[in-house]
Amino acid sequence: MEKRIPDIYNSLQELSWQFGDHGFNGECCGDLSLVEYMALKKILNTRSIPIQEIGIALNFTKSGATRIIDRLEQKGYVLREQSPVDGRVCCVTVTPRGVEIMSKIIEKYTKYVQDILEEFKPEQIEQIGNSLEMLVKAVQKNKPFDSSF
Amino acid sequence: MEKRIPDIYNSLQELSWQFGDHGFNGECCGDLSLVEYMALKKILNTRSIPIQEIGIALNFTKSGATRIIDRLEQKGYVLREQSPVDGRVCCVTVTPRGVEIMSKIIEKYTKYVQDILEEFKPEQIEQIGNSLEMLVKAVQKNKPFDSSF
DNA sequence: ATAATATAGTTGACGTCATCAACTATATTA
DNA sequence: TAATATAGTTGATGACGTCAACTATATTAT
Repeated sequence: MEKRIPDIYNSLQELSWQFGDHGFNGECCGDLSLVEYMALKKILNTRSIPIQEIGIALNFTKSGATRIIDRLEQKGYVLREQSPVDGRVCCVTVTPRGVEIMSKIIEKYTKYVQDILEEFKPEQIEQIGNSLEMLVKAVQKNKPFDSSF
Repeated sequence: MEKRIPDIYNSLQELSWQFGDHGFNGECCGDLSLVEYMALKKILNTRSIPIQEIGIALNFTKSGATRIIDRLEQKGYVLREQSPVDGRVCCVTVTPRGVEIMSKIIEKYTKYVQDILEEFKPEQIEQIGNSLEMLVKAVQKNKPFDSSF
């Protein structure tokens, strides 16, 4: 067992808490919850996506996904349209207002990250960027997580 | 604006989602929610802590903290005791069962992180560890996060 | 000493949210 | 064309955190 591993786990957890639902004094993303923000981001990145896909991507049931889209639609950030290809499918797209709120949110967070990293040298920032990239890639390989207890 | 910053933000968010409430198929920590796990960890690290402190540390109201402790107590992982120093204060301590579940959870996650990092070289792991440590320290300096929209 | 105030914690009512199971509507297959 | 499969929605439900009001203990002022 690599000695550094437990430290890495702890750091990851600490950071995740800060960037998760309870960080930033619970003030996540304007009038969006973290979940809504993530859904909106997913929709934006795919341009048009069936509701179920959103649920799968974010680990919600399809009814959960329906409810998330309900909220985003009420707030005016997305639109439902019936798919021209398959009448059962409900393509969700982002409205201009949705695009706008997203860019504002991303701007705030980016600003925050920049403040956080203010005192680091460019090569340190480079190193941090590389490390996080490696981690993300490693995580996306979807190693099984044994959740039995 | 450093060019790397938006990437860093994205990576952080990606990792946070994975390590947050919805990652790992929602299978966080045995019979503990992420919030309960974080509270238990906090209690363990301080040995004995007033309920309100837990709320402050994790960004909950004091009644929210009360409810979290209720759940942990029902599950047998913590105990409430009146403080000998101040009768208003309710010192929370971890039971042996609490210690046990914590070490199991940490073991699982550490194992997971190890699997994730399996293919990296020791110096890469070292670099990742250092980067995360820098990030955690930077975050803990508690820069203000502008949450206005 | 005692009355007034402050603080820690609890509780009932409430709103939010995700899930389950049942349902509708459309598509595919036999 | 009948049977089955799939996408999405909905009502009922349970988990959870907050607010405001409350209890109990401690501190401060007179």
